[in-house]
Amino acid sequence: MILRRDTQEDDTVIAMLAAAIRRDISFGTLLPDQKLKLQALRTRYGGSNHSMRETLRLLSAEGLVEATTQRGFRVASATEDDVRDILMVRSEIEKIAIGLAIEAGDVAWEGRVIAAHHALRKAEDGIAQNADDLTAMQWDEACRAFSYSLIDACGSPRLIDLQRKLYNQSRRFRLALLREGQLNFARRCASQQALVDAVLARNSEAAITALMADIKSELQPDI
Amino acid sequence: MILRRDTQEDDTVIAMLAAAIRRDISFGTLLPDQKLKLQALRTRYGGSNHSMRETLRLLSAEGLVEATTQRGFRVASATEDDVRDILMVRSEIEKIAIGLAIEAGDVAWEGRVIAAHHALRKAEDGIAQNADDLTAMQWDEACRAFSYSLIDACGSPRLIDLQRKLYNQSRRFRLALLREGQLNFARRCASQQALVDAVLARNSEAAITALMADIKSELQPDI
DNA sequence: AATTTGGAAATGTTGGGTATTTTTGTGAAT
DNA sequence: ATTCACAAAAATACCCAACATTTCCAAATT
Repeated sequence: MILRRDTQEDDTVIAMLAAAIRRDISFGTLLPDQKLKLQALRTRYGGSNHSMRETLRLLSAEGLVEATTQRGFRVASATEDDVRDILMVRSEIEKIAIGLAIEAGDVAWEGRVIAAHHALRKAEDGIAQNADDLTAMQWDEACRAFSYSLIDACGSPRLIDLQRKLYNQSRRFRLALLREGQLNFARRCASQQALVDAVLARNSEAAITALMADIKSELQPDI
Repeated sequence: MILRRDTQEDDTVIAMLAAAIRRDISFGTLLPDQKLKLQALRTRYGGSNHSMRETLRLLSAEGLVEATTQRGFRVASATEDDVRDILMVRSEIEKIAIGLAIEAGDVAWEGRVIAAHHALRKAEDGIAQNADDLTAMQWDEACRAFSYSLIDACGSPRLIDLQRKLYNQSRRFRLALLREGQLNFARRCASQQALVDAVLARNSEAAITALMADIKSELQPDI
């Protein structure tokens, strides 16, 4: 009998490297505008010259790192303009996608939204008690899963792909606010509840309003 | 005195490779779902194993080729669903961008739009007479420049980037319609004129209507 | 029908060579 | 003494070639 690896989470080397660097950029281990020297990255994350370049090329296409010819790669900058731009585009994409999902989604989709929301509430309870790195990562993952579930049923693979990329770009800012304790959980909880209610009521307008409130809570710390 | 190279068009190898493959996919030399074997690509376009992989990784992020783990790359498929999806997302992106451009654009922007429209009209006159490859490429470039000029002043680098990628994905279909003689130039000309008029009148609503008509002419051959 | 097997192709590594950027160092001029 | 220009040098990115490993596919065998 032959046993095959059943984990299958990260198949290729560059997928692993990309995941690691993506995480470190999001959590602030790699700072904005920081120069990404290939040699240093290789000693830190492993992989060959080749694999690392391909990984950075991939992340560059995702918007997390910037590539300039003959001058290598560096972490994407994060000025206030960048934050506004990213969240603006992400807002518009999610508006469209959630409208389509509300039209096309079935009962199973409603179930996925409810489940993801439940998990998110649990994770926020957890992070309220102790905010170590592990719970922060779990909370981050719950946020991602909830956000993804909302547009899961929109039926457009390209909208989903765009949402994923823009979400990854905006992760940094949300996690930075978390570290600074500037995140208004009460407001987020309310808008997320309103979001779920609007989805279940199939009310596009209310869903978009709640979505805007939710995203805006990642931009402005208060009021 | 030191002279530096002033051309600087395509510096790196992978930029040149990407441009060549992009063009060949758009013009149908490389067909949808066609398997892209590294060896064959290298003998055809040059470059090393390494550079070719990095190029395909880049194009994969642009949506022109699809990458599957352990099974290499292939040209992105082009089913009817894909066409609809791409044009739908592109429509939504351009709607948002042109709205912002009409708000933020200055007189210089109006000038760029008029200039690009003028060049497009000239190019369409040229392609009406003889449709060899060179005039087709010039027409294609004029279309791109016009489309780009419309959202030039939107002020969002990410929206511009998305538009560029989606436009590149939809180029194939427009050029395929051109080859089949299914492109309704009269209708396109009318919608483009309406687009310019709406821009000059700063009428967002009319601009979006005209934009939808223009994009729809790339989807349905007639009616 | 299920398994073995062999080749094709993708993936990954190592090493080396070239060109460009960036830094460092030196000397002259203010 | 400080500053500026310019050149040497180190660092780094970019590219290529050859090799090893893994995986996939399909024909051949049992």
